[in-house]
Amino acid sequence: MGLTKTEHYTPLLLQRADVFKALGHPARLAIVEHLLAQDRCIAGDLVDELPLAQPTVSRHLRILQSVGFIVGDIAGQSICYWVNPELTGMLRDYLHQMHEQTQACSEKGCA
Amino acid sequence: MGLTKTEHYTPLLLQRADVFKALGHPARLAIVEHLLAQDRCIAGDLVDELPLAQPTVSRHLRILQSVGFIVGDIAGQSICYWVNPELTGMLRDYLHQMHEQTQACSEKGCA
DNA sequence: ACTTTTTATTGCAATATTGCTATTTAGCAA
DNA sequence: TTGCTAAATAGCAATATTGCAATAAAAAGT
Repeated sequence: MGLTKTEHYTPLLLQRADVFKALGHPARLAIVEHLLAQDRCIAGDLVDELPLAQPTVSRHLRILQSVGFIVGDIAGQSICYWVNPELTGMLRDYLHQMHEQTQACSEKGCA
Repeated sequence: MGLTKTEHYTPLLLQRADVFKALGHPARLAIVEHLLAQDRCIAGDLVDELPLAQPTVSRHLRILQSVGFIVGDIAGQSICYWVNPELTGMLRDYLHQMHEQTQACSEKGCA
């Protein structure tokens, strides 16, 4: 049907899935990497960096913003975006926990 | 157009985006969490755990397998799946690197 | 061979995503 | 006001995703 059944899952799982989904597009991951690579927060230079039209980049930015992975603030007549440390920290901890669980599994000879 | 322009991005970025994308669905993230929570590797009990029909679960498993996040092996007449430690480790390191970069940014007063 | 059990595949309909062009909005400077 | 620049929004066509029922395939036991 093309409609994901969300009511069965916990809000936390849904939130995490949304964050992964936001990072699950090359353009958006490229945006994140570019923001991280720059010292200062970048604005619409991203349009020049990506093979996409300005409105498309704008929508990708909004998707990343909607899950909280990046934050934007007005800087003069352009907009300054940066990656939200809270979210990278959250995901890092989550993956760390996952990885430890896989280690426990392989120690028991599961894999 | 609905067609992602992949030729502009590096293979590594594309691979990572694919992994994130695979985790970016509640059912697939629930599958991963369930596999990690069990001591032993689980098979089609997943169908009972999820609010989805068997063919749908099967496809989600195949998607997770195609990016290497889970591995499956025949165990009698059922199939044993488990999470690939290499992938959790890879993602953990990637997120760790990201997080350190955000710290560097906020130290400079960017955020 | 037949049955049972388990998983995979096929085919379809509904929805979501992605990209574009064209337009609009907002801020700043003459 | 006018003009310029930057970003967002609207509307669209093309493709992708997600779900199901129905069917097929594979393995094990009788």
